[in-house]
Amino acid sequence: MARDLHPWPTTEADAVAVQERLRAEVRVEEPPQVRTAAGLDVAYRDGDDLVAVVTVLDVATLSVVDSAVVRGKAGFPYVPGLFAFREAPPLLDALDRLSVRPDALVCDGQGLAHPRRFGLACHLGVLTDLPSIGVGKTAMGRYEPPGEERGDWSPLSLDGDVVGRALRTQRGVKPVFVSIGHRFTLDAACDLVLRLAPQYRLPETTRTADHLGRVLD
DNA sequence: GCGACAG
DNA sequence: ATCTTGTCGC
Repeated sequence: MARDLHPWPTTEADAVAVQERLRAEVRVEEPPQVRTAAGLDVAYRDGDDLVAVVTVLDVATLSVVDSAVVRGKAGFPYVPGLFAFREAPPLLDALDRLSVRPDALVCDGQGLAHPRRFGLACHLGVLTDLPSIGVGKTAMGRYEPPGEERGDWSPLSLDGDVVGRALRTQRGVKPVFVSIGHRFTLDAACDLVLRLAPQYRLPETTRTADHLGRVLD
C-alpha cells in the first residue's frame, strides 16, 4: 500500500529535512472519481500507547465498508509542524491492513496548510500515492469568518499564500479547515468534505474513525 | 524577546 | 490528544 518509509527520522532536524525533500512530490490535480473515502484518526491511551484507526466509507451512502485498527507506541513526540512523524507510521500500518484500496484519504489535520507546506495529509498522500486531503478542527493560518450557511467558505492564508479554506459544513457551526494533501484540488476537496458531512461539522470519515478508536478498549 | 503552535 | 458536568437540541 505505501512506499517504504525508511529511513524514518529520529530528530527534529532530520524530520524537517524529510519534509523539504518530499514536498516536491506533491501533485495538485483533479482526483479520479472518489467513490470510497478513508477516514484516519489516532487515539491516545496512557503514556505513549496509541490506537490508529482507518475506516473506509462509501461516499454515496456513507456506510462503512471496511476498517482497520492498529495498536502501538508513539515513536515521536508531538511537535507542531512535525505531526506526521508521530501519526503516519501507525496509520500506514492500518492502511496496509485494509482489504480494499480507498479512492481517497481524509486526514485529521492539515495538508498544505503547514509551515513547510507538507502536513500529515501531504505526507500520507505522497507515501501511498493516493489522493488525500486534510480536514483540521483548528486553523493553521489566518482567515476571515465565512458566511453562516453550509457550503460558505473563505480563504485560509499562511505567510501570504492561500493554503486552504475555512469551510462551513453546517449552518451556524464553526468551520473546518480544508487543505490539499496530494493529487487533489481545493474545489474537489471542499466538495468531498461537504458530501461527507451532511449532518455534522466533521466528515463522517473522521467521525467513524474517531468513534471506533474511542469505543475500543 | 515573546507569543503561536495540526493532534 | 486527554482530563470532565450539565445543558441545549434534534
